[in-house]
Amino acid sequence: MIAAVVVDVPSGSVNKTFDYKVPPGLENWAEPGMRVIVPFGPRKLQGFILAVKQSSSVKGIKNITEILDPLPVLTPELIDLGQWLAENTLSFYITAYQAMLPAAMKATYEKFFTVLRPEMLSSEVSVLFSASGELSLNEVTKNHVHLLKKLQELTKTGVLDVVYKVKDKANKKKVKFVSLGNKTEAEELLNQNGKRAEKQKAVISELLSRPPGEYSLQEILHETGASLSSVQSLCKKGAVYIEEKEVYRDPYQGRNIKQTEPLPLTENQQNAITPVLDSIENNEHQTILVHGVTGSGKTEIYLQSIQSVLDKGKEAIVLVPEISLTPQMVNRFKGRFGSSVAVLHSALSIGEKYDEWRKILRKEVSVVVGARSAVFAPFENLGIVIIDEEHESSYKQEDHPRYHARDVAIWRGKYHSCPIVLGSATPALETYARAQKGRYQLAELSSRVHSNPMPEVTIVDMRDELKKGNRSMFSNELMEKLKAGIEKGEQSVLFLNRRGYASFILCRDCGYVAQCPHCDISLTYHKRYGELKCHYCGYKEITPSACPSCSSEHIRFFGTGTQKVEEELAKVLPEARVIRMDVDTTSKKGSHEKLLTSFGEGEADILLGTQMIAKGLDFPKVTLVGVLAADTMLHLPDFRASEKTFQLLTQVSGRAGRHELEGKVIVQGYDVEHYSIQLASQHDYLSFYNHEMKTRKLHQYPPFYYLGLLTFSHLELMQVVEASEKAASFLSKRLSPDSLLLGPVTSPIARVKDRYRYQVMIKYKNEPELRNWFEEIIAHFQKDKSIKDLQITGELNAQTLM
DNA sequence: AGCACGCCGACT
DNA sequence: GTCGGCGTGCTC
Repeated sequence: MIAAVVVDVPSGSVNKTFDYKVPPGLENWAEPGMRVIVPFGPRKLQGFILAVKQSSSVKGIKNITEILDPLPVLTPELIDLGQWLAENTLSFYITAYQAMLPAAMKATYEKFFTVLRPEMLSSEVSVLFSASGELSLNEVTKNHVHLLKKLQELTKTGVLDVVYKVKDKANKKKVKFVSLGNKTEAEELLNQNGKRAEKQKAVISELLSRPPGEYSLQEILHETGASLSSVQSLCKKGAVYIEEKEVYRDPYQGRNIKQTEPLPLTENQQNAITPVLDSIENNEHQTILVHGVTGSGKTEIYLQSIQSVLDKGKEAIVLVPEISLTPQMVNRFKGRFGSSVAVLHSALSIGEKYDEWRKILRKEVSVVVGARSAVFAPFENLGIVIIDEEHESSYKQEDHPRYHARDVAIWRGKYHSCPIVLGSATPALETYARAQKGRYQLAELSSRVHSNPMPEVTIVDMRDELKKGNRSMFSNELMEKLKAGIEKGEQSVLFLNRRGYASFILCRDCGYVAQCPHCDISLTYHKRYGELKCHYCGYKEITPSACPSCSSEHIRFFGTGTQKVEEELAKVLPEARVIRMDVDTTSKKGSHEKLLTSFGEGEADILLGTQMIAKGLDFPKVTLVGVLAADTMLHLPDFRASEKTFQLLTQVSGRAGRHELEGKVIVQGYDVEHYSIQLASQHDYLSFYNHEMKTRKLHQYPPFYYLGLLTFSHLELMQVVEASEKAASFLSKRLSPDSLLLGPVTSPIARVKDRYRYQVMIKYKNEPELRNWFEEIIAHFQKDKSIKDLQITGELNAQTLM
């Protein structure tokens, strides 16, 4: 039996399968979708079996070294999907498959020296080899570099050998359990007089007091105050048994989640859910856009659709944006479907993600709630995929494979003949356009549940405030409303739009702005560490006290951060209790949740934060939402700037007045006449859509054209210019007359990590060969020996131009 | 990617 | 003469 294996080398020249013999003992075991270890040249590598067959045209094939999984980790569907994914994102197959699995399953490699002829070793070398008789190369280069040459020599002469080890990052968590053992032994011990072995007695009586069974060792130790050694001696005597068992880490352990029942649907909701239920009932693939205003009860529609899928014995995937994967959101799903829900998001540790994922593989759960990568959940009976806030940019992965979760979901929906539900109050233009064209079904939810009114929005032009002599960052109206809220015991949310408005350092005398020496971007000031940091390459430096350019001391932090707003707020509203949420206050695990819980329990009057508080929050006492800088994003060199502004304002406004109390929103900015701000304040998606579509059509942007993007980067400017010009001329000869070629031009971020970046853009409607041309270009420069170290990435459907 | 093989300059 | 620099090509 022969296995076709893709190996763990992300490189063009090995982006194919290699044939290996399945050793006779493993023939009944090997299956497509399993991870294996195979010899590859002198090394050993992890790989995936993609297919098994009876013969191979390659001669001299080697054996598979080891099979890593008892069951395939990639289903046949995922094997197909991975191929499609790699080809459509111009990624390597191995990269696509690895993206589908939890990081814990990726291999790590280590090289070791082992001793073949110990008698030939000098004592200096011999002492390095521990009892196991091996020594990692890593250890040598770290601590004994001077011996490296000697070791290599010894390898040549056959005294030492080199072995390559493949390890899994996966750690299965083991917990020790104790149970009562030999009863007479135990009783004898208890009957002993005196103070001897007091702790051991305590352990025995604790176990006797409980119903027979196994108990976590940790728990018993905690209850009795005994130490591990006492239990170990009990074990030696045979009075107790200690057993190690594999357990799942449970990130939601000890949490009491109230079970909920399906709510009666409003007429609106009933209309919206009907096409979804029909699609489920008829086993027919449909993509359904549920366009519902904030607070219109989309989640209840999701929950009841899932219920109907589960009733048919099928499984469900729910995608939510990373940032809104809050406990509040998770609880709604756990509350309805209990322990049949697995949760996958980035705040979990590698081990926790691995455990949640294994619950899916072992069919112990039938619902997954997770961020982008959860779209690859290895269900085999998929009945629905729901993408909440489908317009969110976090559904697009920005490194390889550059996939969009929406596209993957639709692929899977076709495969399983099941519905894909896209939910949003502000659908991506592409999505709404498709719904209008009839490629997706459109379900509108135009009013909030219980007919709560949409919050009233007031726009404040900060230029007018300035004219009135108000130089603070809060308008008079916002101040009044904040004060009134505190007096009434209601809560407020203050949202600071920081995108495109990074806090940088500026010299007021000479205009110097601190820049990253490796990237064309200003450094961001982090007050907490007193340092300046580059968001692109991680470069850090100490904040200067004098201007490096003119030595002036008038160099100061510029731009508004949440910290600054908090300080300002303390000055003007000292009585307000404020909770600040931003990357600084939520970096510790669980702190995100803690802050939200205490806000929910009324421990603060104002929740102040960035992007992360814009979505999904649902607090009944929030009646006021203030947006501090609504227009900052509009000036970004991004054709989606208006769309993003509209979406964000709509999302934030939706946090107000979701329950009995009426909501009020105050939007502050300088460029407030802009249609995206005006129309968001009127809750008028359709007008925004029509307006924005005209703009996109005029400028030939999506959804009227797809964006193909080729990005070149190199340490030398000349090289990128030359290469991108060559590529542009190659493409211009081939593109259809309906397509547009733009560039080459410098990328919006012209330099990252010392590398210059140039790009060629293609706007096209139908260009079936574009993928191949991109591949040709990439292959051409890879072969070209006159240009070294040129990096090229190609994207067929770019979401942003950065 | 990483490793070996192999062909040229710098040194004992 | 040998050591080691990195350019080239291969991995079932």
